[in-house]
Amino acid sequence: MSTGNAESEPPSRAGSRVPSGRGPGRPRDPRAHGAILDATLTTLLEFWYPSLTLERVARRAGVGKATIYRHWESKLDLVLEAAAPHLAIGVVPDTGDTRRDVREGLDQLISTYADPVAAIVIFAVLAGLEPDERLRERFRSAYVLPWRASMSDALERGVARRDLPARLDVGFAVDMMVGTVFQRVLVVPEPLVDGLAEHLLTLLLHGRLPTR
Amino acid sequence: MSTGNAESEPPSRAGSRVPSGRGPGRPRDPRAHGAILDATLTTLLEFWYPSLTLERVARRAGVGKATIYRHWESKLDLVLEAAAPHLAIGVVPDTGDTRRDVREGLDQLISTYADPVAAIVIFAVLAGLEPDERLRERFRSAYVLPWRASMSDALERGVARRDLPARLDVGFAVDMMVGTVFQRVLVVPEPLVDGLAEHLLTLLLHGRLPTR
Amino acid sequence: MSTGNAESEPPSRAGSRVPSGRGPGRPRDPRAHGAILDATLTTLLEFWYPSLTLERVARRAGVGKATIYRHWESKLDLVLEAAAPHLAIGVVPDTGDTRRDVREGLDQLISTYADPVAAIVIFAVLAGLEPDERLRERFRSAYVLPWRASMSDALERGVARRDLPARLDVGFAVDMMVGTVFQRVLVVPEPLVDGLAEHLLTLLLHGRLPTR
Amino acid sequence: MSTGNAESEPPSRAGSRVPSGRGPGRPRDPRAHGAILDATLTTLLEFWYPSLTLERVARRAGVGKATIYRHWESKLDLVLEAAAPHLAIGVVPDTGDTRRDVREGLDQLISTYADPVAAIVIFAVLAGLEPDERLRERFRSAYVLPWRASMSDALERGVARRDLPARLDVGFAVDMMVGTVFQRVLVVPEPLVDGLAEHLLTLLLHGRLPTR
DNA sequence: AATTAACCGAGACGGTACGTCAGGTCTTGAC
DNA sequence: GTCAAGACCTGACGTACCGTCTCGGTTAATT
Repeated sequence: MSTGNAESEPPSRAGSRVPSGRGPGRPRDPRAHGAILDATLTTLLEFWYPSLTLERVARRAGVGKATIYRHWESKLDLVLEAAAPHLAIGVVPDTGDTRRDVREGLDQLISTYADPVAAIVIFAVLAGLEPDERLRERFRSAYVLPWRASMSDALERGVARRDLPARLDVGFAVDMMVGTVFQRVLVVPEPLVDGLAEHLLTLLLHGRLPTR
Repeated sequence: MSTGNAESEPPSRAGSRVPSGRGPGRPRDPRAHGAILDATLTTLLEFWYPSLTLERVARRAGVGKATIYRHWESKLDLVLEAAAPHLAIGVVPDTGDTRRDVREGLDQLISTYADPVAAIVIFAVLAGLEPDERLRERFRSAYVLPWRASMSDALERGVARRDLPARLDVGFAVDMMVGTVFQRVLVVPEPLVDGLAEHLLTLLLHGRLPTR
Repeated sequence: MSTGNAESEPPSRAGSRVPSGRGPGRPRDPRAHGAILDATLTTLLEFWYPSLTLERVARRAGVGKATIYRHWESKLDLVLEAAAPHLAIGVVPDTGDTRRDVREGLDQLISTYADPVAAIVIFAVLAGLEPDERLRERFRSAYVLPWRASMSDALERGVARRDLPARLDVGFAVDMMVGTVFQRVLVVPEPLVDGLAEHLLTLLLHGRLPTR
Repeated sequence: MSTGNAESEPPSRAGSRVPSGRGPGRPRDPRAHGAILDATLTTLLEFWYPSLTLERVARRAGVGKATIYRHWESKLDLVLEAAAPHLAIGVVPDTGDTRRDVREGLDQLISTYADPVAAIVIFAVLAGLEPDERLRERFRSAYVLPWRASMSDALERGVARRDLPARLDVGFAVDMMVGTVFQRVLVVPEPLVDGLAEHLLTLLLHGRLPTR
């Protein structure tokens, strides 16, 4: 049972309602917790976010609805935790080689966007499927900002090494790369990932757009 | 923007059910039709797409629910028609000046994305809020593809005039621009549109990323 | 009348869906159940059966529509339970005195028919207001047949005691009495109950029709 | 087309909305009128009264809904006219022979009650399926009262001829007969008409109940 | 013969009620 | 004191009819 990551997970715990100790009483059943997460994932893939109902998840997990509400505050909250392993993107490394670092970061980005679960969740968050702004903020700070910060750092290092233009608008460069990947992976009818990272690298480092 | 395609076809009518003659019978009441569209727009802005219910629209429009179902097949169908004026983006012009054409196209794109109604609808369509694939296809062919085609044409003309590299991968260039705009206008917490079009133009024409 | 069959079976429960134990889970809220029955009765008296809508009952009872559907399968089902106390007619007693037994039975019949709630429900059942034949059958077996059987028994005892003609067609006699009461109480514009039981008794026992 | 009785019909016309002359203008189309009545009858037999909708009748008759409302004021109004031939019961004759007159009257009553259309309409009227009291009154005065009056007359003649007891309570006798017939023909699960008229005659004339 | 008013079919209109479903909360008895 | 179960109220869903209305077209009596 359970998609696991019980030990690896700083971000996956982000959505849980403080399960910490308060006196006696029966502790939470970890089997229920895992079963709910599993059921959430499979249901998500099958029905997408808007048609995922907590009742169906409860039924599949063999769990009472109230148990879900006890563990998570909302549907998005639950989904974010269930999808956490698919959303975890890591950080851009620092090897001393600008091209290698950026290339690694772009590969992380592309493979994350290419994950069906991630795609479903990203759209759900962007589309404001839940009116709760705090959740969007949590999503940003857990998955978006760390990667952006480390990519920005990588670019700054590239500037320092003269691999990139002096005083480069790093934010623009990051948005350009992220936006292009988003567009080619998630928006066009069929994902176009062949050579994508390399094209972006060439554009970034040499200002050359790809040719046919 | 977007006095655009007034002559090519009436996209606002695209969602209506059988708008033309079927024998005798009382014709549609244009007052009801208009009231529903108005109520849809204001409700959309207030509640976003997922919380927009047809019942509330009917109440606001002072109209029976059945009338809405008589005019439109689904919620997305209705919303697409109501939002049509906000989504109409026109086409990239052909003035003989590459920079001017692309600049105009980017301005169209940015101002469309900056429209709150457009943003709500675009997310709703992208996020697959309705399982109906035909609607997504209708959206693409009505709003996305014509602009992309005309922007691609503009780039091809730029290639022919040697303003752009020979054998430029036009699709990539378009996705790069669209993706960057999407990212900066719709995804980051606060829209970043200052100089956006100009930055993209410089990158496209001269391979130079903006500086701080 | 009709403290009657308190011990034979609880007819008021006849219409309830699965009223008994199925594992854990929150039990039915008796306050909701009772409020719905009360609202049904008052609405029935005010609007008669065909204009009684479950939506209005729900509104009056301060209850969700779904709760009604959870407790009863149909409108008639609900009405039958709400009206049960007004329909309960008891059985014809066995005192050893034919005249007294039949007289008691007729009084039961007349006062039941004279109850406005009973009248409304009886007509609803007879008129086939619900296409469900099983409900009509339930009504018959709960209220009609027991009384008829006990009245038939009383007449048989009267035959045995020579108070009534040998080989009397008991079914005919019962239908004659029931039909006459039905006609005089429910069909004519103003109920005509004065002397009704006595007239029927005289006709039954002595073959004499009443005079003016 | 049309169940006819266009010429015989005092009562059938009772429900029509004064079609009389006011200036020029097209007169009512008798084909539409007849088609509606036909569709009403077949629909009535198939769906019973409560499930008979004017929309279905209009569809079957190939007629606009408004045409029905132009001709009749209400559903019961329409049904009463469509069913008129099945409800027409005639009057008890005056042959000088009490037994023969009453027998004829009972036969009329029994065969009317045995008509499925009549049964459906009678129940609809009795059950108060329409809150309009005037319609019930119209039904009474058109079908019920004339027959009752003529039957009462026949009984009075029987009293005068000493075939019946002096000062007989004629109203009671009529209700007894009508009620018994109603009960045996319309209420019991299977109609019991064998010997019914004869049994009632024997009871009326000789005070003897039937035997097995 | 032209006019004209009421007819006709069709069906849109604002409503009410239907029976179902899911949301989020609350309650019970078992563990 | 958490668990599964499930009842509770709320409110939206999409459909069916209601009774009224408005069309364009037809038809017969009145001019």
